[in-house]
Amino acid sequence: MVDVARAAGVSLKTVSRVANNVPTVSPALVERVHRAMHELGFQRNNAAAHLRSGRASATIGLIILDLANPFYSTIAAAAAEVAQRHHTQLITASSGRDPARERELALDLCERRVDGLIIVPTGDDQSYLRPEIDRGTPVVFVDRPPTGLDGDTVLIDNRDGAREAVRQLLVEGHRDIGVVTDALNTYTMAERVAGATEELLAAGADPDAHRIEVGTDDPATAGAAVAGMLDAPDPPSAIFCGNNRILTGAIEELLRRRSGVRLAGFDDFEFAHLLPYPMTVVGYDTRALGRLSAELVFQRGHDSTRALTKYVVATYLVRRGVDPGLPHEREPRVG
Amino acid sequence: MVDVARAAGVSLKTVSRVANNVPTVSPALVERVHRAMHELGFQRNNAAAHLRSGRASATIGLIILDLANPFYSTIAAAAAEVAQRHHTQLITASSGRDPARERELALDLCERRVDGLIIVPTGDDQSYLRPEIDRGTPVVFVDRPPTGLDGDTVLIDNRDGAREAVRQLLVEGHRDIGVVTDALNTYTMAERVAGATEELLAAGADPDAHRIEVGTDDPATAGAAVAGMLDAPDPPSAIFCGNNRILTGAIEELLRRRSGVRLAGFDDFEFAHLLPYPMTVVGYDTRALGRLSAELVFQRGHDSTRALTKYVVATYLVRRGVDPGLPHEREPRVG
DNA sequence: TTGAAAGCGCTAACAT
DNA sequence: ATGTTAGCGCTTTCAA
Repeated sequence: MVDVARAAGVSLKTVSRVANNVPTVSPALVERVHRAMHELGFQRNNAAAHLRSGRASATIGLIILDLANPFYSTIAAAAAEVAQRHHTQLITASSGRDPARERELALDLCERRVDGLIIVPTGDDQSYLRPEIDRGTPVVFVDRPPTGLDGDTVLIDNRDGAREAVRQLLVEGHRDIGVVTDALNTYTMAERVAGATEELLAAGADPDAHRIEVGTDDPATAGAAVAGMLDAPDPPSAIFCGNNRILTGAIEELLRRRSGVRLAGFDDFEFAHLLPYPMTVVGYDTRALGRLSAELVFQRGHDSTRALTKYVVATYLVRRGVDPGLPHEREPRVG
Repeated sequence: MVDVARAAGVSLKTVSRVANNVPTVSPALVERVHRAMHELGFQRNNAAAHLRSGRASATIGLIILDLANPFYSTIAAAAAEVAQRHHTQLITASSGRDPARERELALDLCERRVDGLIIVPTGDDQSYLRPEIDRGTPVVFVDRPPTGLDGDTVLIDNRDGAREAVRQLLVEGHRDIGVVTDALNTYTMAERVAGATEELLAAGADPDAHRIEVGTDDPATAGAAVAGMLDAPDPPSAIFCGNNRILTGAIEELLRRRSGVRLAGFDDFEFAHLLPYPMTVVGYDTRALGRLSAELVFQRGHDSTRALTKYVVATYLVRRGVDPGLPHEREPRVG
């Protein structure tokens, strides 16, 4: 900036004013300064600019589990859109489900003086964020609630979605309903199983008769679990899958054995309507998760005193899949 | 930091050393400083730290078209992984296919002093990056080559992939082959059509007999285009689709009319193996695009004199889809 | 409307 | 091993 000032024959401060579009600079000088900037290839240093003024960095951070997963990348895209409206950049980082890395990333982003933080918590203790929150950094938790401290949170109505899906199976007459899930030590999966269990109990069915915790969301492993379930003495006539990857594993297995077992699952997804197996899935507005989280960050940035907010995104049931001519919707065994 | 120094009864510089893990500080002082840091809730300011030292910002930027698109989010995830290995954060921003926004984002990121930039160019002129490159910022273009200046580039072998796919259809005896594409003013689509055209010409077939530029990648619109193609006087016996969204649109239409037209398309995708229509798709390593781009950024960061690098990621053919019992692989009309 | 001086929070260079 | 001083590139006083 000093060089530009010298080249333009003005003071450093005038250059600063021009760089910040301060209106009280004479057009002639503005012109001269612009020319000098161009010639020298001047580029203002953002960090230095923010240093003295203590202004915000115009950056918010997002820590998700895995950017390659469409669920999380959709959240990121929606959050980025809100950020853009606030003239803010979004830094997205993946924790890879590693609590230590989640913490590292969060603290690194705070050191970069982000104006806010959105986190999908993976560890079982977010209390390390206490100092940051006290310092005034807005922190919002999305998809899973925090542990060890309280904070603004945006969740899916996992429990109710699972209840609805299972109720649908019950309404259709099914009583022997399998429940296949990923590891239950994650909040979302635990909630979904809780919802399914509640509904089964309410209907007088045994919620544990056909329950498998696959412990991974690998479709092949889930498919194998489904195979085992169907080969057992009293196989279920319908299966509820805890997420879409388990659901596709189940579909593969059911197609393989040309089974007509009724299928339901959590998560809607692209191409679900094209899969050759009819099913009922629990849909929800994934973008809303990212949008609401980002909006909360900016709201709290403006008013740090407001009460804690908890959003719960609603779910709905959708019929998906096409019938490839298998004996679907077979009569459930009543009783 | 001054406060910490006072609280610990040491000089500012000692605090700085402790913050940077400089080994030549006596354990007793380290302990005292750490305690003071904790009590005051001290947090070092990253920007200020980098300011004087002129060190890198440990950040690289990635500008893609749309984070919600799995293709781009996969690139982002792979790039982020490489960045992490270099103790660097990745800022991902979506241009939304808007050239003006691409430029804005790129310059904003440069102002933030990113250590490198990866761009999926959407505009037809990237010469605005000249000053940045001259200043020493490594810039890598991915998925599409830059226009208006030269630079390190990572591309998919679009042309060859399309050739292979069409050749497969030709080998199977098809001569009347439809080509359905998105807008041809994007590099990738133009290359794919060029490849298809080359192969059709080489086989003595008319490359323009059944060609439709849908001009969007909306599946429904693509499906309608396919419908029109099949309702024409001399319908093709096989169709090559320029990308996976057009391909799924075609599948929906073909399923609807229980047509057995042979299908091939560019892009492999999740669940393709489960779709109820047999097809041949052009696969490639999407993660490699992100990985190679990021690696190029860091390589050029270390050695700005190396010659321009152009990587071309290979493609391969895969059979996807399941047969729902339609009259597929019907005998093509020979001649 | 323009400019000079001080200082943001930290690190580099040079003492001690 | 520790402290002192200058200064990164900019913005904010405050003065002209």
